[in-house]
Amino acid sequence: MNEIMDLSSVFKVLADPTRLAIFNLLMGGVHCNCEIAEKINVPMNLISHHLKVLSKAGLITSFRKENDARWIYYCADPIRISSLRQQLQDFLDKNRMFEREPICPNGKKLK
Amino acid sequence: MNEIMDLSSVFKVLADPTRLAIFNLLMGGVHCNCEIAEKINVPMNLISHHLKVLSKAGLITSFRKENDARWIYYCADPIRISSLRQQLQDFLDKNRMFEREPICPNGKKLK
DNA sequence: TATATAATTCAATTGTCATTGAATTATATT
DNA sequence: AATATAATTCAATGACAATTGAATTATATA
Repeated sequence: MNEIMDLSSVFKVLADPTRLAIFNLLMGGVHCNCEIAEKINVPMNLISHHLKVLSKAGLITSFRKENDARWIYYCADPIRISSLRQQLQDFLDKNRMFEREPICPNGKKLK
Repeated sequence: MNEIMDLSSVFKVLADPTRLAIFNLLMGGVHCNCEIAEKINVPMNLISHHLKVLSKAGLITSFRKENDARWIYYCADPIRISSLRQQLQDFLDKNRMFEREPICPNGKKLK
């Protein structure tokens, strides 16, 4: 029940094309904001916004560069990703799909 | 590239809580509009709307009842579902996540 | 034909959210 | 201290989409 609501909010986060493109980059490894900006041609402030949304959803993590703390590095959170992956596996499992005789609640009135 | 856009539109379709609840019911087997309405307490015209969106996305199919064609039965499309399931598996595959030295495109300017 | 049921379509409203441009913060270098 | 860079925050705008209520369509029965 509630898990479905969780899923819907994850779907919502990944539903935006720009945000999904960013997340996809981060699935491929660590990136800073401006490298993302160069790759997908989107202004940095907008990327910042999407990174925040992804962070709040727990899909990505961030840390500042050791040498030079002006850079902030982002990457997908492996633990969260694999948990989400399993959730989706279960949600779309064929074994959930039963042969079922549909029952219309108002059907009794007829016949 | 384009596959990601496809994914984002599927996410969009499943991002709405009401719609996801409907889809979840249909994953469990065939339902008519009014049985859905009874189970999730949502007006039928709204359910109709969401069913249409799910249909256009190819996630569900529909057919009229044999005996009484006033009823329209809906269910999740097994082929599409398993294909989507595989797509998500690949998208969230841990093996995609590389150890990677981030390269800031403007980093050359410094040092 | 007239009535009832299941479902859809239509028009209007409302709220959410991506996007934009400007300003601000944090860190580093000279 | 002054300047430059990376990134974020803020305020405003615009567009899309969920929801609602009323009207309409499709099918069945008497």
